[in-house]
Amino acid sequence: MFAPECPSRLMPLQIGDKWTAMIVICLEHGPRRFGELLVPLRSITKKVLAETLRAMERDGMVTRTEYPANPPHVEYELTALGRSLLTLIDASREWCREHLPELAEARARSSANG
Amino acid sequence: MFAPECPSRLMPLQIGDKWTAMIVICLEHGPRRFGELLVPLRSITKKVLAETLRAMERDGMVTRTEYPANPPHVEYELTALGRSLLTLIDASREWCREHLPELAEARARSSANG
DNA sequence: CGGAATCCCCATGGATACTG
DNA sequence: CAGTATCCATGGGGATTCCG
Repeated sequence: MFAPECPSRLMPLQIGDKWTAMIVICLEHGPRRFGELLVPLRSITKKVLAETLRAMERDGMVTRTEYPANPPHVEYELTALGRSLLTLIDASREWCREHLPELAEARARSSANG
Repeated sequence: MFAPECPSRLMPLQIGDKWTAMIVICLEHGPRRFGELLVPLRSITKKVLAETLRAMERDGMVTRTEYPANPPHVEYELTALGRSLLTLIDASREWCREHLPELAEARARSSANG
């Protein structure tokens, strides 16, 4: 049928982790520095941010540019490929705007019953 | 900015697990029995399928209908809410169709270099 | 057939401290 | 500032067995 080769498996693999989608959003309007990403993501740690950015770089989602200076200055920027994820993310946001209330209602019902 | 309240976090929570999206696809063309879902999903176990279906039922994504008989006969069917996820899934499939080659290429490059 | 119960692995990611 | 290095907690999910 479709089983393990189905591309739909790749979506969670690609942006289904905890932070990738939010990083894409943070980079939507231009390059950001490492420290500038830490702020809006709040509860992320440096370690996890660095790991996630490295994975995104490996996958061609972002570029990493080092500006020689002291203290160091590094900027991350979306590639065209990374930017293309925004359509997916926007679709997801749109879905949430439309259907989140239903979902909350369904959960409330099922916790009320049994 | 958007941090923890951002709806985009909910996408991975909702269909970003390993199996939910694929179950939705399996149910796209009508109700299916428990055992009929096991087949195309192949490597899923009964335990995980049952858990995932229960979560989807709780969230109003599927309905579970028990037909009194021996041996038991149970059918799962998408609700309107569950069906609405198909737009997201299709968007994800479309993204993969368009961009998977780029992604593979980027990975190959970065494993070639360093 | 359609599960529930039990056990267990291990990858994700959090906490903390250190560094060029 | 932009990371590494270590250690460790959590839980999603796999393997197996049993049941009405």
